[in-house]
Amino acid sequence: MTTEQEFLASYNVKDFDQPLFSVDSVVFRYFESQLQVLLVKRKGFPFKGRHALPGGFVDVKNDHCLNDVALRKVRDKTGVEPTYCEQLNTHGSPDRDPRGWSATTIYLAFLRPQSTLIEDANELAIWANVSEVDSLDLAFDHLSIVNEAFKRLHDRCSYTLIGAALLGETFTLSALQSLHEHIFAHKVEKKAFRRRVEASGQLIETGEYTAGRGRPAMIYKLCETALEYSFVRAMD
Amino acid sequence: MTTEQEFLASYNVKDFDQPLFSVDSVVFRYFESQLQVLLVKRKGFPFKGRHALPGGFVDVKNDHCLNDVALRKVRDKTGVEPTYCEQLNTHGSPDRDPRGWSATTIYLAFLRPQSTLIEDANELAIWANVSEVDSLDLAFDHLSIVNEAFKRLHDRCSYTLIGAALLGETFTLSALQSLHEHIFAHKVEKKAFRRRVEASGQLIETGEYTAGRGRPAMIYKLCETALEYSFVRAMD
DNA sequence: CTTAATAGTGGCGTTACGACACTAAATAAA
DNA sequence: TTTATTTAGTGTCGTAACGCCACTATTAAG
Repeated sequence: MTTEQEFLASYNVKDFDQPLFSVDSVVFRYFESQLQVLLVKRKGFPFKGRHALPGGFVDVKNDHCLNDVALRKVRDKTGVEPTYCEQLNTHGSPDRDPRGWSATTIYLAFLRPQSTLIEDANELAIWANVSEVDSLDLAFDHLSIVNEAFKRLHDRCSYTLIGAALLGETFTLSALQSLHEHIFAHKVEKKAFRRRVEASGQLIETGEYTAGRGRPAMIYKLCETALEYSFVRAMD
Repeated sequence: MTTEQEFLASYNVKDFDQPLFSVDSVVFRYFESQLQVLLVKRKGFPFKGRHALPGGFVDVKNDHCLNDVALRKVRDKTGVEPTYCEQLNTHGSPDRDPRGWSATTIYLAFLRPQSTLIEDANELAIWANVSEVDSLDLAFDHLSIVNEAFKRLHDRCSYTLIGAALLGETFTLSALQSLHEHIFAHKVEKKAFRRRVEASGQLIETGEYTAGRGRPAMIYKLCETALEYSFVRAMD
């Protein structure tokens, strides 16, 4: 074997023991003051009938990157693109899947509050309150993965504005503050929060106001660069 | 097929098209005022003879997690455990490896300045200056991965003390400051740097002092929790 | 017209950083 | 033996951004 051509011609992936490799997503939405996570009820083995994160194997014919795999699966369940998506990490071990050594790359993604699920999907998809996933007996190591994803969300919210991607396209500062209070599990000081957000320069006043009980609130939207913005100092 | 046992008994990973999966590491050391990265000269195809990151495939018989894979490979080249190790991210695409769709999980690891390489390893290992890797024509997408790893190092150094894991077990504040200046590619204000490090409470005076030209410097070491510490505010 | 609810501001004290001049302690040179 | 040079380390003032909390503003409900 002297040339790379010869090597590649005779190379067969299946001559070697390789782990299973999948891509799964932790998709959050913030609906009616609850942080929820997208789960699917598994139709096949292993863990048949148990709830799990949406995800699956790479389609080596069509997927061009790991992001593609994650988005394809989320699109299958919801019909829409996430408002935010980042790679979280990758877990591998011989025990996490009964089929053998397996590795899975996890994505963290957000959908808007009013996102609905596609009814006729193969697997039944549900929104579960994050506060209640512990009691759902998730498949694989998906419970600890949801917890890691929440921790990442918490961390990111303390020095970025990505939490806003969990709100509607437009939102009020009070709504953004409430979201942060929910994620941090404690109150945030109003003036300090507004000063900080204002100083970032990442929010645009729409000129519209809310109506209803109490003083109308200015409605804002994110500017283009908002999801890449980092504060120099962390909250929380 | 009605039970999970039956399913697993008849399941064969090789019945499906799976990507190749590997684990590679970007291992840095800070030697003689140069940040260097560990590379190996590839002995086999593909990219035979080119330089690449140390890494390889999961040993499904012996590895218990992805960390194990990364550390095993680094140990093969250096004989020692890194002073710091974290998972960076995972890249996958149909193009990055001529053998087919492949995914690789990248680890970021540090070794001490005086770390040596094991001579009789299968593949020749070298330390390359990070400032010069561009000219080395690295295999796969490893050049962009080295750049990502450096960016992560840069980011982490701006709000943690992990840079200290690139120094000897003991070090002076001036040495730590110089390291940061090298990574940030600009001067750091001495007083501000010392105040910050001092306030973290993560450094311990050894009571020893350096000798040589100029005033002797206090020698410090990291406390146990130092590598997990995060500053509330970022530098740089 | 008053009250409750929600939105938004003023202002003071504190923390941590930037800048920069200063002191301290060693060796090297005169 | 004195002076210069080098490196380590401190004092202090100004500033940016946060914590805190009292205050004003604007709406709907009673």
